[in-house]
Amino acid sequence: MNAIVDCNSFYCSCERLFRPDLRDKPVVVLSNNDGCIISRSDEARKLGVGMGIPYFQARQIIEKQGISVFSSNYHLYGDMSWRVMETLRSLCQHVEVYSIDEAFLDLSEVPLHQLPDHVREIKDKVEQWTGISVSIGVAATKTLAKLANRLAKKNKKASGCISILATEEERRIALQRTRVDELWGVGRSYALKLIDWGITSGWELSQMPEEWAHSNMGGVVGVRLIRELRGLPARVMEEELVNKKMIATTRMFGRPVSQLHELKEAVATYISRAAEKLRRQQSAARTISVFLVAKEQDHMVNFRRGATISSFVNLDAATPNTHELIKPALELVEQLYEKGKSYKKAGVMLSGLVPDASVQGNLFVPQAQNQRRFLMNTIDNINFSMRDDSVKFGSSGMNKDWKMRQELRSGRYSTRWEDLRTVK
DNA sequence: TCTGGGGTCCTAGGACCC
DNA sequence: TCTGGGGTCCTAGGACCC
Repeated sequence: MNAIVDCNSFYCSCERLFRPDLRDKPVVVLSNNDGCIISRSDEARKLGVGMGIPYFQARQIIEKQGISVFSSNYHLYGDMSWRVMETLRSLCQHVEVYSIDEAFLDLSEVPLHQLPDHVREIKDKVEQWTGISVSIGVAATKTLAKLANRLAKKNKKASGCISILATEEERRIALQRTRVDELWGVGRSYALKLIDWGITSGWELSQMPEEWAHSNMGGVVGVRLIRELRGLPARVMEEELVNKKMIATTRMFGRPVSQLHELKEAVATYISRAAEKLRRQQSAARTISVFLVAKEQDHMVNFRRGATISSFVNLDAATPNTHELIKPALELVEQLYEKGKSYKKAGVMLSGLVPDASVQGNLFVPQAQNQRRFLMNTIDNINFSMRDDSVKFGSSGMNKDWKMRQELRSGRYSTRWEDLRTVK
């Protein structure tokens, strides 16, 4: 059996941990740039705050109802996530960290009759040791476990935030009660197609032939989905950490940006950030892509599909060094930039990643860059142990006037000494 | 006025090779 | 009018996830 452990309203729960006065009170957390609502407590949901909606649209109801609002504080969430995952690892041998607030567990060694007690114990321990409450869904496959978890969350009181689909009967009833658009692996566009074809429940989808899924739902992806719904595992546990194949850093600007030098500052800053991620996994990158998103005149139409222009360059040899990445990236900015236009977003992507240790030599590139590697490590260590960006490259700018808004961020309670909470 | 950021996998189709 | 067959590699784009 597979279990999925999912932290309840994770970001809100993290904020509340350090603000006990907000327990049982409505809370929401905003995305970067204070743009959208990306986490909301049950109380906020009951007051009618939608998930994923723009902050400015929810603002009225938020102010009227006195809902507490936080900008996102990823230092805090990342650290709390780590604590939750370490707790799970101490309770279960096979853990796959799936996202910042979710993990799959392999419980196949637990006898069926012991499952309810076992799962309850996991839930209680996590809450006791980290202060974060979780929901747990258990079933024969990952997809069904996600479904079980969904059902557990739907009615927390009755389920105690735990749902186990152990028998065929339970699987069938659960699938019959679930609409296709609520299934893990069915997004908007497949949901529309399925409903068009008259397939509305998870149960109906699970009855479709695999060949049909192959030709109508993205080939092997659809086949796997159907198998999983039938209780045949098609998604295995992936426990070991795998290196990223692509690393991106992209941000909206706090205000429209039209000056070339500001765009360059932003891109240099993003490259620095991406290169840190690159070195953390001991990789080097050979391909750099840069993209700019222009601020559209008519922001009502398709704001997400704003005119994006992008370009990329392949280096002669892969590198993990910030300055070697910044220079070509800035040349790309110059190519892409159009005078007079204003931009709302920029981003960089590093790909063609290879292990740093085995970077292929190239006759035409000077070797002996060990000193630079050492310098990069030093800078990373300083930035990690002190405030962000204590040491940085001049090209990333000093003022950063264009930086995203984050007006309502809480303290970094668990990762910064100076933000440590005091208890009377 | 104000709409996030970062990933993965898969397929189709073109270029190229023998 | 006729116009092989098969394989690999790469890229763009679609779909999905949290």
